[in-house]
Amino acid sequence: MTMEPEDFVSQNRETVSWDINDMKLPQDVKTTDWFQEWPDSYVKHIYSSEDRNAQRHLSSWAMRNTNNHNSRILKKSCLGVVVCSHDCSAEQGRKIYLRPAICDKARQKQQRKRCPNCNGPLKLIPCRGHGGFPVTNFWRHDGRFIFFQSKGAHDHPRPETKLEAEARRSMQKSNMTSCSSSIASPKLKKNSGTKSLPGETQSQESLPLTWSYQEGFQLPCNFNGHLIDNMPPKKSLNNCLSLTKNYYFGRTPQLAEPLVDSGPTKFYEKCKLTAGRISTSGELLQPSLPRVYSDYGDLQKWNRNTGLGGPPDHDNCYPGYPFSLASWPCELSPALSCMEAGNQQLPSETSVVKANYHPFRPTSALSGNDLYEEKLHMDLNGYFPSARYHFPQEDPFLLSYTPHHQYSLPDKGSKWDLDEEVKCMTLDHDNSETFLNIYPLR
DNA sequence: GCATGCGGGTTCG
DNA sequence: CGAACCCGCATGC
Repeated sequence: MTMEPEDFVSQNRETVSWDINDMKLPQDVKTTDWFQEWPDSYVKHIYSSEDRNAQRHLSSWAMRNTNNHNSRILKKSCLGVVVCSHDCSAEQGRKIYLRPAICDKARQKQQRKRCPNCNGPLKLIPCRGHGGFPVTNFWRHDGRFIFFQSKGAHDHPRPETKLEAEARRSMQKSNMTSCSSSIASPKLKKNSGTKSLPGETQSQESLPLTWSYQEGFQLPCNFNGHLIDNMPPKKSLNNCLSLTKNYYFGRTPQLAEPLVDSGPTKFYEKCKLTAGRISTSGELLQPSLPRVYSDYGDLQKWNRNTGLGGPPDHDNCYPGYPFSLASWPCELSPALSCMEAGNQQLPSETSVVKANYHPFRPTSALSGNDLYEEKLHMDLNGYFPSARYHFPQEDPFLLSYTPHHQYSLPDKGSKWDLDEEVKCMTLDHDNSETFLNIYPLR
């Protein structure tokens, strides 16, 4: 299921034909893109105006609104990722990649909290992927489409998804009532000799299940020509892969095609869409392959520009830093993806997927079909380490997704049916593998 | 409480 | 003038 080179060319032609600042954006778009949860580098996408994720300008990167004094184009800039300043490693080299709070106040508060793994101080790695400034994303509603353009390549690991961060809060609340009397901080007992401070153990950032699991970054990536944008436009496949094991490809292949900023915008029609007016029929809900307009050459350029094989400044600070020249164009994460996890259209083709697709299949191309609607439902069902943590040695496709079986975790009510010991174990990532072995037997 | 969007204002190159 | 950023406000969940 790989795209022929000529397909790339034709898509590129279509894609590069516009810039977010253009007075007029193309309206003769034949095919829209699947929603991209982790847009990176200088990419553009055209989404259906009915794509809910696009309507909400979602991204799994922590993007904050940036005032560009242009009401027609929404601009957002990346906040980076919150890491442990001690660069601690959890089991199997897992690193702490928390999602920066979008709200300034909440972010300041967040940085005063402690690493959930070692109780060390947290620090924010700012995004400097766009000429030293944060990567910016631009959204513009125009006609039947939502145009997206990204400028800059993220020079930091992926944070938790929004869904994960929200799930953490939910877990925190549950945890406060369920485990507060029996455990101080399960994480600390093993990974750190430090004692948690009163009041800290209950903070959401101090909960153990908070890091984004990205050791999978370090894969040999030799499918640079067959990356994310070759994903067949099958919703069910996306869903299946997402929900089975979340493999993310951080980069798309790019054809060297310089972006040209066409200057200030003055004549844009604001086409604000109201979320909720969603039809489930129509061509727009059958998006095409995501389009890409630049090439891996840009990545090399990026590497030259930054002077690093990986992201600037972080290699030394973060030995576990997932981006290296060899591995950078792709990355894996089992982290529950924010947009994907909400998608309840569960596939029946799981076995087909297992048989026919490479396990390292990108999943960031998403259907825009109301993916985020059931987020909390999935939060609570999918947040346990047994579901979220991926162990690299296992074949992800040996575990097929079965909505209410193997990957169906206890719901909010039933999960607390576990006895106290098991309950606490689920809160201790060190035991997550044990729990993984236990839980499917239930 | 926090995410999100808007818009006034400031600073800098 | 554009870009980045700060801030307050409003809204919604």
